[in-house]
Amino acid sequence: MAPPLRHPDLRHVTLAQALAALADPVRLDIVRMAAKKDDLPCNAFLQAIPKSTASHHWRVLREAGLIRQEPEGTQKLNRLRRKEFDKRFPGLLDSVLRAKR
Amino acid sequence: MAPPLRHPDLRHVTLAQALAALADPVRLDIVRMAAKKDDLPCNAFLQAIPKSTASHHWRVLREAGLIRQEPEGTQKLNRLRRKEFDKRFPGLLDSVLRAKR
DNA sequence: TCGATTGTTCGAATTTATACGAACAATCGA
DNA sequence: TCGATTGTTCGTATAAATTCGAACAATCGA
Repeated sequence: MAPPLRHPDLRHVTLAQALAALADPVRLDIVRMAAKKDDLPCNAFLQAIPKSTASHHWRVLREAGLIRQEPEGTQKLNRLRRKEFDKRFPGLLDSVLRAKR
Repeated sequence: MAPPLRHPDLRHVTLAQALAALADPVRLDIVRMAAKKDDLPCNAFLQAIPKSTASHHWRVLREAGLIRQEPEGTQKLNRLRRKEFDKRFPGLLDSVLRAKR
């Protein structure tokens, strides 16, 4: 896990990219979980999807500036980049988290 | 233009579907225009995209419950379903329209 | 050092979205 | 009725997203 993780500056994330990252049922579930609980490992879902798929979705969220991944031993702990995302897209995450599916 | 247009009940539109409809630069432009001005015809864009493409994007927005299309002579006039959409997804459209690209 | 744990990367298959020309349909005005 | 206007539908081509197994990499504890 040598290469440093790329956490984009939110200024470089477009609205379309942010919406696309959120426009997936699996990723919505991840975001909802991450909103409830910090420091989720990437395998928080592995009863449902294979790990290569999970890894893909975490990456999409990371590249859209929605989550920050911090290495912690053999895992990576994930947390929403709430403040930064809210500053870039005010109200968006709130409305997504408030919406019923 | 005989077949009646399908305007879904917002209760049947999922969050993922709504987000996917919005997660496209062309459709974001359309939604922004429609938010500024009611009764846009479908060809409001035709300097930029061919009409079959425009028709496609209007349909995606319609099926996501974002716009209502009303036949008016040879054209179809489009308007945002603001109230209904806001009720189903409170704050979502506001945040999208407020965001800079 | 060995094995277990955690997650990434690669490659490929499948699915889905986008784009657009051509033909068609509906309406209106002359 | 004819032609112009407006938009849909169809077919197809291209691009992008999703999925997943297999192999690999990094860390930790025994």
